[in-house]
Amino acid sequence: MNTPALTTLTALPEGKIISFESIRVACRNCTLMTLCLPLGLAPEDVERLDSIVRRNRPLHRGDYLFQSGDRFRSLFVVKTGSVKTFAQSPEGGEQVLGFHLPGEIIGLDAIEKDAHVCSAKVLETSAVCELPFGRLEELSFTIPSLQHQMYRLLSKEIAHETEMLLLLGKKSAEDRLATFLLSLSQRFRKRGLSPTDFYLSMSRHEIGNYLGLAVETVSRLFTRFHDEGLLKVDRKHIQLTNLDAIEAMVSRVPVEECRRRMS
Amino acid sequence: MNTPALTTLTALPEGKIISFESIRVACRNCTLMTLCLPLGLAPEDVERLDSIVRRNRPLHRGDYLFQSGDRFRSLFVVKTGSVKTFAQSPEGGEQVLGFHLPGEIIGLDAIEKDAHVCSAKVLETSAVCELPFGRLEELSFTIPSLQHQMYRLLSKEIAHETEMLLLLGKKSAEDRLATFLLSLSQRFRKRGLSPTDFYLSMSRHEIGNYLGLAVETVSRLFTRFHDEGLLKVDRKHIQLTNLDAIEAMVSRVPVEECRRRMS
DNA sequence: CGTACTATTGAGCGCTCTCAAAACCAGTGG
DNA sequence: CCACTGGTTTTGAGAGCGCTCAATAGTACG
Repeated sequence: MNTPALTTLTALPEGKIISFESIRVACRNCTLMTLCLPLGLAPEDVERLDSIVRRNRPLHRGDYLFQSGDRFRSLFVVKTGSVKTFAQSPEGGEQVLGFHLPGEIIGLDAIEKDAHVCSAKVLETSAVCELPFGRLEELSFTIPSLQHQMYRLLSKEIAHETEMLLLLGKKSAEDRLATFLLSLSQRFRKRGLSPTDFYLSMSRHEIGNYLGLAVETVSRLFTRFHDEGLLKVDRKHIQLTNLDAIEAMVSRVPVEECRRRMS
Repeated sequence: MNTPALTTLTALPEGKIISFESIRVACRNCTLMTLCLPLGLAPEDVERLDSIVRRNRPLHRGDYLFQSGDRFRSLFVVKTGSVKTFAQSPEGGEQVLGFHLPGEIIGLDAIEKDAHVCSAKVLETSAVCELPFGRLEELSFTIPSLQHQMYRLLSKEIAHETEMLLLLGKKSAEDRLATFLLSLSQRFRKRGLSPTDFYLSMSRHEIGNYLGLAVETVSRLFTRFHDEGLLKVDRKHIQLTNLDAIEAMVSRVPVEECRRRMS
């Protein structure tokens, strides 16, 4: 059975009223279940998993899902909208750790210490589901395939961070922004949205912070990409007019390191 | 009951013969069990966990634990020596993802795809235990606290990568090397080894690759740190003579971002 | 004792940051 | 309607950090 296509996601101007029905439906389509369904999770088990999900009322720009140091109780799944996670240094400096789009899970890094090690802030009017981790753990102890999916989920997060590590360690500013845009594009596509036409819910400053670049550099790169015909940009509205070129830019291997060998 | 102190670890000149007895003993002290013991894993469960651990014969410099693309079968725990993990681009370029010391687990990023997404190469004569993941999963389905520890282990890895992300995104070359040295120092201390006097099993090239720096920069930084009295360095032998200064360097917040605020 | 590799050191350049200012936008109140 | 204010984004000019290129020194190994 196909889940109904989601109708309201990030790519919408703010202020749109999100119906509770659409949230309820969307909740059934969360990452966890998407992973479980094709892998032999029995329908009744899906029900059990579904039953522990809490649907919270819509959150608004600036609301916190949790803050660093909070006791860890639940994982969160973005249903519509977008959320950023970030670490704070005592002096008030921020490091953006990620932008989370519909279907993505937040809070996996809090399990070990049983406390949140970063904060999560809503970027635009968003719907978020809560998965009480204690109950999820109990459930995963009853359902083998759920346990397996949990392992996979955590593992996937590790592999993903590894890619980011590579990005920040090796790539140029240009490559970083291209990778960022491509990542957004692919994630939108996965959720049935346009991979070439979307709105950014985060500021240039936040993008720069995330990518380890200065705001000015991000701005200049948008301008350059625009001039090179890679995309059209109007404030937060982005249209990728040459996706292939962006993909080529990302997959291109930096020239260095090609000659040298390592022991 | 205390586990016997490990006698042979990385900080030893190569060529030393590692007795099988010491490996067997060391194996009981693996991260997983260290995590489980204080948290109420019953002795008989420890036995069961211990029973699935495979002790392989010592590996030598250049040996692979696995290569990118290999079918995922087992996690690996370094018992003595050290292992590096790295991703390979088709053209032969490498990105070092981590250096793994005794007690540390390798392969967590392979669960999702059921295939290894990076390669693991032994840096010096090392002993490594193998944890067949299928059996571990079965066992964790029987032992609730083991399942919980597995979740914690995976979560910890995510939190750790997050820190690396911050390192590569925000910090200067100087900070990166200082953080690297401090990390090694703390990990050695945790295993009962000198936190201020150790040997590096990896080359400058590999350090640079890991930290996103050129070899030359790493070399220059070692020289500078030496001149500033932070450490003594003789080839691969490092003595941290001013650990406090290094810690101060790492915890120091970059000046930028202190004035500006983010929305 | 050469050969190959690793590490160090120096010189110069380029990318990205910093600093500074202007343009643009949204909301508020006169 | 417009001025005012606080914010974000853009654009420009200059400087510095870390990279590249290149040469030398030191080390391991056959």
